[in-house]
Amino acid sequence: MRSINPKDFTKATRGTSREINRQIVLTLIRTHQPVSRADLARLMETNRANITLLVKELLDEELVREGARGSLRVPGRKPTFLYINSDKGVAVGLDVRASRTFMMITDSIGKQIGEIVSFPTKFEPDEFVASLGWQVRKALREVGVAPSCDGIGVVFPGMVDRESGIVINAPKLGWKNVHLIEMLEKEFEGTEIHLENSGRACALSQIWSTRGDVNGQNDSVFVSVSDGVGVGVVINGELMRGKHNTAGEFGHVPLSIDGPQCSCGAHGCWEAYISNFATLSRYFGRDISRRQPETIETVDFTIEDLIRRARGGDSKALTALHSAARYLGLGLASVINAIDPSFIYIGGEITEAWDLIESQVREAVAERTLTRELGKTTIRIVPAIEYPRLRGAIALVTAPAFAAPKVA
Amino acid sequence: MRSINPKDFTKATRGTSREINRQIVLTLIRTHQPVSRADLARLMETNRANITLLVKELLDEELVREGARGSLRVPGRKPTFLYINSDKGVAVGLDVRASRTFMMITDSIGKQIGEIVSFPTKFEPDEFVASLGWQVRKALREVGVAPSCDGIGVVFPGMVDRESGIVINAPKLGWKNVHLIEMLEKEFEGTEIHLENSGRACALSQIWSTRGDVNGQNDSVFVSVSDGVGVGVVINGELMRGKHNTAGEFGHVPLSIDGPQCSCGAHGCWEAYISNFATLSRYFGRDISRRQPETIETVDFTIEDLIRRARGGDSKALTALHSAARYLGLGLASVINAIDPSFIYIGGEITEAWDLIESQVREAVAERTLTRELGKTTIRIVPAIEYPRLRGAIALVTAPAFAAPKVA
DNA sequence: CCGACGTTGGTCGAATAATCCAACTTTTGT
DNA sequence: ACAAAAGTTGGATTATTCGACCAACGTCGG
Repeated sequence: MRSINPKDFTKATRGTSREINRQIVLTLIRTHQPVSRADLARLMETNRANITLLVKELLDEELVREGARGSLRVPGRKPTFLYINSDKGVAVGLDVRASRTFMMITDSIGKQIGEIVSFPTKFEPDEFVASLGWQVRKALREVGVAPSCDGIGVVFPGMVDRESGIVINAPKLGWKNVHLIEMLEKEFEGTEIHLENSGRACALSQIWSTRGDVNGQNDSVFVSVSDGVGVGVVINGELMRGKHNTAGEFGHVPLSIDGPQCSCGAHGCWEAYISNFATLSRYFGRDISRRQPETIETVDFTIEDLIRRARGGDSKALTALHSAARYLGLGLASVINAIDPSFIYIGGEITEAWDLIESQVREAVAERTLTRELGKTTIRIVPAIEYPRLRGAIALVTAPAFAAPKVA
Repeated sequence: MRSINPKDFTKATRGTSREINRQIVLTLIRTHQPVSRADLARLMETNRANITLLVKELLDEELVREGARGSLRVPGRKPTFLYINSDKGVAVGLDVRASRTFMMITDSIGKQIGEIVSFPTKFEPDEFVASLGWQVRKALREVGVAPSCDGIGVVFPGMVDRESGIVINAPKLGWKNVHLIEMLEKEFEGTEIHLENSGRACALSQIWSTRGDVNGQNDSVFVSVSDGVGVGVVINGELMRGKHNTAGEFGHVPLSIDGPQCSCGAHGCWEAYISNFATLSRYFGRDISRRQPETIETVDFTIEDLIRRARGGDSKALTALHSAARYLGLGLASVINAIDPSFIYIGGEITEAWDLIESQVREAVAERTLTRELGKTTIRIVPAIEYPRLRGAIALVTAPAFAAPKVA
């Protein structure tokens, strides 16, 4: 039950009904392809005539293409399958991380083209933009589709305001109030640039995933545990962005207000307990969270090494992981109590040790959630191989074409 | 940018456009009345002809009525003012609290009829339902509108699942898994019963308020500080309800996981720091949070007494309030970091001391919010005299008629 | 005082465009 | 040959949209 904002609403015009049904058809083709007109009519519980007209419009716009005829076991005319016409579009996704920047190129529905490449991240904004320009152009030449692309999605580790395009604070790169979009728009003249925070981008990757088993479409939360803790919240199929485009910072909700100091300056944030640094610090029994950003990623011992040692029988390593697991679960309980999502997705390096830590996480979740039902909230691991950040970056570019129209 | 859920969507039919515009017209009449057709056409940026047709439909359905002609300063035909036809509907709102239950009767747009009455809350479910039945019928007879009403909204202090109608846990009444709606539906045969948690009901009262200065329509949070801490979150003009209808329990997000024990069983919840009991406990220097529910409300010393003493110069009382203020602010910072709302509304007895505590609250908020902008998030006090819980109960009944249609 | 005039509110009717329904053609296995 | 399924076509209905029209009312010049 949504209220209509009397100061900001969208009235229905003659074309509104068609626009709605058009987007539904597009969505159904995207998620069910290959699919025939008759299938669409059944899925939408409408008659085939209407589908014919809607599809005709989409074919004219070259958003959809007809493919091979399908085959039926039963007598009757064979269906003509419909596909999203993905040849036309090219999207670039960039995942900026403290050490390296990763890049993926896809077609207009997010199907990967070529290999994922990576290159060192420059810390100086001007150099950063120039290197991005060079790398993106090179990659586009190599996949041989076009010298340009439909849009570039950039996922940034830190607080960003995607509307103004300003990086508010990225401690890992040492950036504050950098007007990144303006710079990138100058570098890639005429190309749309989208900027998003890493936690929210990961959530986007689940909303717009076409994998059948992914159901992040209604209410879900993505928790990305890495150098920091990024959280993206999906409510009603829409990413929660907030007034200042900074919603979702559950990483800085405290476990204990006088706990260890966090990179944000406050004490006892969830992030200060479960970030990779925090876990490594506990293993080494000393505080490494105060290192300078430049040296953080060059530390020779990573969380992956820790997991390897734990698997190898290092009981101290296992204890450090279990400790992180407990704090992870306690924080997840807060997220669950606050949002009550249908799914929680967890990404980050620590998920590689999920078999070692799952029971500790679930136990801590059950301990602090308010009801038994909440304690049983589905938790799914998103492995690094699925590149949720890059997929989210791509979604920034490709998703708008499939989004529901704003109405009422 | 919302994604369309391919497993659960609503296609546009012939009537969809009209339905959308109809609800917009209704909303505009509700919020702008008295208003003329020409005004509506200007507000909706459409032509007057369309408004005429839409209004004609609403007049036929007797949802809207024409009133006196307005007067203009300028030459020209006088407008005929339109009003929501509120004579027809009667809504009952019930605010169940540990000590007493409050009742308000309104017309179909939430305008109060008669006086607000209260009666003691029965703790035994069967007696509770019977007493509600008696009191509601008596009150309806007294206001003399009708023996029945359109619907009854019940706000309950505890966890409720409004869909199944079950009170999951209400520690203050000692209820667990009581199928309240079923019992009430038997008592008020044929009348719609709506059940909601108190924090979320307060948020509803702001969404559906017609006061011009209330802008809770998009993203806002209502924090109700009383015996417990109830929180309602509004995202995109819609109350966040969650998978199990328990979303918004920020009251049990911890400030310190090894802090004082909370009524929920866990340690260090926000509620355990800022509930009225917690504040009184700090004043008396002892733990009164473990009292049995039956005796809690019969304690002779209330938070209002504490505020009176603080105003009277009792420095220990002021210190207790300031301490509560600081914890309130620290928790609000978490809410702001997580949700990034446009507004935060605060209700509850402690708001009567807002002049004494505001600076401490704001300081604590600024201390833990991630950006300067977040630290400046608007905080508004909702005084008890506005009866947000009762207004929320009423909204449960009256709002559906004005809600945006579900589309796409 | 009074009627022409301009302005505003509200309505009517034709044009356009959407869904909806039924009938139709095309294709294909049996 | 026939039935069944896919896809198309055209008429019915119903929505917004636009222009023109009528009604009501203050102003102003005589």
